[in-house]
Amino acid sequence: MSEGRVADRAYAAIVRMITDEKLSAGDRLPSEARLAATFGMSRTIVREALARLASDGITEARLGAGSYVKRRPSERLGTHLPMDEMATTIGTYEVRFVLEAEAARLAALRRSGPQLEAIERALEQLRAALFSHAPAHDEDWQLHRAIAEATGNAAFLPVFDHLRDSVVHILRAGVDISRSRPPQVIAAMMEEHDAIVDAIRVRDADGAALAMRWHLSQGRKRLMP
Amino acid sequence: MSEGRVADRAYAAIVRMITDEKLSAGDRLPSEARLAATFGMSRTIVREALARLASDGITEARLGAGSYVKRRPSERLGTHLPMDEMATTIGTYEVRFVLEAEAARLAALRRSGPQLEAIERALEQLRAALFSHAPAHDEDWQLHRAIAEATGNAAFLPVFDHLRDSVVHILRAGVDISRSRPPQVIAAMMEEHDAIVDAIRVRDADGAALAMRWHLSQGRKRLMP
DNA sequence: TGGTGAAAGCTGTCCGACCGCATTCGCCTC
DNA sequence: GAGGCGAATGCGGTCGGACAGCTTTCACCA
Repeated sequence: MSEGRVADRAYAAIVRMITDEKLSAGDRLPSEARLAATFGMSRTIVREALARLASDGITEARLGAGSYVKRRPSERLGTHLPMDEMATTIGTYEVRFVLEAEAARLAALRRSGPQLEAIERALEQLRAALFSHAPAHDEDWQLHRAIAEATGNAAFLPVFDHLRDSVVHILRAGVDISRSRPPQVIAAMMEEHDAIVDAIRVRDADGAALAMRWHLSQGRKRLMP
Repeated sequence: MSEGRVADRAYAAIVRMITDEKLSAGDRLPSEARLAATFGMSRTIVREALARLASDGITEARLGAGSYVKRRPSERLGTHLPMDEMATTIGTYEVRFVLEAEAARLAALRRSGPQLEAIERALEQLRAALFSHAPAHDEDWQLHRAIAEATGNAAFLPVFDHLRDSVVHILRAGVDISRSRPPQVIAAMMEEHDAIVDAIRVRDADGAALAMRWHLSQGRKRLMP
């Protein structure tokens, strides 16, 4: 049937259950055993999916009590949502907008041959991960970092690494949620990356900056429709 | 004994195993069953820990082959490497150009009354320090940081603080060099700051960004004529 | 009616088993 | 002796069951 790991289907199924059945933050999910019976898979797999959901901040497991919805995946702008985290996410994007656009611009101007190869290698690894249903947020990050590295400006990297922890869990949630959407969403995400790398390859500085800005704006839209 | 979940202990134990036994990227980890036996816990828990390791980009599971080290934890956990080279320190200007210009732009758009007061207070402290014989680089930094704070975007501050060590280096050198020059150089530096704060005061976003870029370009010229 | 304790349900953890895939190694062929 | 092939072995992925400890529920008792 569906490709990919069973846990991915479980993750997507639970996300769909939350959105379709209009569960709100604080609502209780069916027990792991019941979910497993409903989906026709083992409790082991349901537990793995719930662990990732919890890691993405969408659900929360309470020992002896059950799993609860912490935040709706699609309604990230809900009123009961901690504005704190929302502001942090938006704020991270503002920083990334100026920082990564400039990095892409400089990378287009200065990238060496080996640096371009590293970027294209990271691009292909991201493509493979995205289409193989493997976790892809790390590959995503590695591509962005390879671009920062190609600026030839060592000052970019520490700043990027410093942003990593805030960004990666956003990327993970973004990729996971996109997985539960039509496949063209994944394809679109990949085309955005292709456009950035294409511009860097032909040394189109303004094009690279624009493609990066576009990619980030689309990413923010995917996360917060 | 150790508090917390068993999987946390497994995660830490595997990280310790990678660092202590000096495993490099590409090296193979013991099988899940062997790890479970070594740590005295079930394979289930080891699998949960490995799943999180893989999600963090540290290990990679290859079906039928085993788990492999993808990237050493220290490369990610060690926050950053010290930027020793003067060349890389100069590179911070490129980062500051985009980052501080954007911060000034956002500050002009969003600053609250109290935030403007804080900026003007920092400005006056910088003026007093500059025209005395006291070191002024810290006051300089405090002004730039107050502007970042006025963006209302909490994501700017950690990035700024991270850059601080490299920046105060530059500021100190810049101020010291300027001191050995005619007093109008000091006055010019002060006027640049005034222009930035003026633009923020009247909510002139583009003007604030331009003034900040100008200030930074002049600063770089002062440092590297 | 109000409080209490037992029961039911849940997650966290552990175990043993099976399947399909990768690698390895010995055997066979030339 | 060299090279190619297939079986054996080891491994991760998945499954079902089991038990401990914690929470919630609710019927029973005072």
